[in-house]
Amino acid sequence: MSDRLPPRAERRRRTEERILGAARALFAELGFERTTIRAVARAAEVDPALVMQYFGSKQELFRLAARVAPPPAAGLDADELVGHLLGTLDTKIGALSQGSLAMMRSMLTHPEAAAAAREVLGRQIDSLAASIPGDDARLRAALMTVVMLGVTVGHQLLELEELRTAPQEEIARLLRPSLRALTGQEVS
Amino acid sequence: MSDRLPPRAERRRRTEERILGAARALFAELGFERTTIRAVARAAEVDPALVMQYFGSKQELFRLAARVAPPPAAGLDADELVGHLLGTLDTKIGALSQGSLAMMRSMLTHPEAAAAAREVLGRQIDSLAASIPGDDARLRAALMTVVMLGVTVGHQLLELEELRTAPQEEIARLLRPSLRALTGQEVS
DNA sequence: CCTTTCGCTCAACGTTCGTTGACTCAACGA
DNA sequence: TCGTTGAGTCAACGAACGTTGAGCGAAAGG
Repeated sequence: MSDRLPPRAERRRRTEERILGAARALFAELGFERTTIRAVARAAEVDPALVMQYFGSKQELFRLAARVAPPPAAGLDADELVGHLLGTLDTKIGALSQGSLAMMRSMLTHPEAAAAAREVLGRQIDSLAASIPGDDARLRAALMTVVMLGVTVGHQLLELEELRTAPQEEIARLLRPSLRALTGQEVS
Repeated sequence: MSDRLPPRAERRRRTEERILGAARALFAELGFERTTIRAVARAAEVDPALVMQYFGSKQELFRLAARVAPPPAAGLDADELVGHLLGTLDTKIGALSQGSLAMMRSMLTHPEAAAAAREVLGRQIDSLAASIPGDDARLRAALMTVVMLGVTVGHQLLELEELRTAPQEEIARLLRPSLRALTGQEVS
């Protein structure tokens, strides 16, 4: 909260971060096409030309705003696997999860966002498949991944009432047997 | 294949249908924003102004192109329920499923498509919940619905390799226990 | 103190889009 | 046969967008 003017570099860094924050929020809410450079600039209280000067193009701004958290390494058993997947449900609304939302919001309509989504999901499939036995491990892993994708889309992006009003633990509880079934393990 | 000129009304009907078909295909592939009236007109071999004259606005054209099949009535037991859900996986690429794809493609970025998606999914949840016992029936039904949504999005829209190359029956076979678990039934 | 750097703004360009109104011409009805 | 209808085209408008280049004014540096 100090009002003393920061040095030049500091001021620049803050402005850049303000723009990036506004971009993340708008991309996450509206998607790539409906988000305009002008709206980002307005939200960041800055001239549109500055956004271009700092980030080069709308495409590049999106690329930076829609960066997504890399999935943690593999090597889990079925239980840890399911637990970890369900844990991704309640990630708090931080800059990173905001970036994920931005990517997911546009993944069906923006080619580059689609490619990024395929890469991220592909990595998650690889990671999960490594912990699943059998020759259909990759297909099972893919299904687990899209199941979580569906839940996230329905919850965070479509905001379906039934999912919004339900507590996270309840969703996790109901989902656990389904995910467990996809690992190929019998019910304990 | 008869080359004799159809009467006026017939000719008009055919042109309208050609435009609507082009619109369905483009909306399904590109989404609302990236699909232009001009591109639809070009695909239908028609002047852009004619599209407007027949359908009034891009919005209205989308509304007609993205019409979706109403879900069949309820009153099933858990087995029929799961079977029916899995049956929706292999719906052939007809005009109706093309319309569903158009709606789904835009549901994350186009407000009206999102509203339509919420309504369709809501109806499916209602329908499923009627066949599920317990007070968490609606939540279970919602989860079954978004699970299928995730599979469809991953398969038809993101075109994930693992799902594209797998035969439908294999996907259905692996998914069945997961959906069954969501009905609240024990494993038979 | 003077020059250079640089964060930032202003005004504009060129493109693309949805949409409109005037027009053409063949089919129709009396 | 002649006036009317209606399918379809043509040219254009106004708005919004991404993007650019020139310029301003305060901080930095010697």
